[in-house]
Amino acid sequence: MVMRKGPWMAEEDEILMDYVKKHGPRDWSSIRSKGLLPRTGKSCRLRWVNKLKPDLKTGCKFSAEEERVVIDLQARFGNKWARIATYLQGRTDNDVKNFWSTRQKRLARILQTSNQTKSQKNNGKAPASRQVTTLEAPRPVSIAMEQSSSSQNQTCQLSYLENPDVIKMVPLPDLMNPGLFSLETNLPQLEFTPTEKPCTDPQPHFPFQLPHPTLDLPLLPENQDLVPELGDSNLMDMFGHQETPGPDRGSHYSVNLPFLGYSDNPATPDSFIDDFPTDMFDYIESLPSSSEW
DNA sequence: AAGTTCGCCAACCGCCGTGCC
DNA sequence: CGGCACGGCGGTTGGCGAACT
Repeated sequence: MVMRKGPWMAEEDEILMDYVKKHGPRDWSSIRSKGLLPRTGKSCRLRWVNKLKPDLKTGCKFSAEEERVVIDLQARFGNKWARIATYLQGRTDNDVKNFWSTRQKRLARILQTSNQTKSQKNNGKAPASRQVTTLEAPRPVSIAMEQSSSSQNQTCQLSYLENPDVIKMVPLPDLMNPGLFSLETNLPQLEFTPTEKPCTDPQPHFPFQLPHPTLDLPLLPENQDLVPELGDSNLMDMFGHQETPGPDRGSHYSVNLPFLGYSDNPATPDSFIDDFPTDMFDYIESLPSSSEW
């Protein structure tokens, strides 16, 4: 039998669905060996997992909450898409991967654009990599946007992965100020109220509610199994767990830079970036080096 | 209106771990 | 114990439609 590749046809899907109904999602290679489909077992499994499995949120963009979860868990687990996907009902590892990939591309494009703009202003004297270096925040932070009609008046919620109880409200233009990343414990604690982007296919449903804008789980590899899995009865207790930050704990986190951060704008999450004032990046180069902070 | 860019998505590829013989 | 098949996973690519120029 000649192996077929490429897009799946409706008839193939039907056969695959029928097979899974009868035999369950296993023994993928026998689909080929029995002559049911001219597809590899791998291909059949992938098709089932990514498209045919029930309860998948197909054709539904990531909600703000889902974005937040992905960002936080990616900072914790790295590119463990399958693991991250277990925290997002109806999402596959491929979904998460694609979401992240698009996000990274967007960031790269934004940085490149800002570099080009800056280089032109400085007659090409500024090194292209400098802004990226400057933007390496000393603390792991998560940014959430407040919706506002004017980008000038927009504010952000800035929280710290190491201490999610501390939340700063920051005017958007100040977002590039590295001083923001210092953790001042005497700041007032603000209540976090997550916004939910409507999604009808199906309704958004998470295996857990986040007690904080950022998950604060122990990051040490030996503690990673403490991360709650679906259906864990101690879910909330475990998420309530906090570990006292060590002196160099920050280096274990990935940094969610402001423009990596998601937007709470339920209509257009990407507008966070798109709404930046065009001269916003100019401020970056005037920042002192990290050793001066 | 045509060309280009971008975002999204589906699917393939290669690597690795595991279980079986 | 080594080879093999298989499944799982992460990285990558290519197609397509929408938005933009």
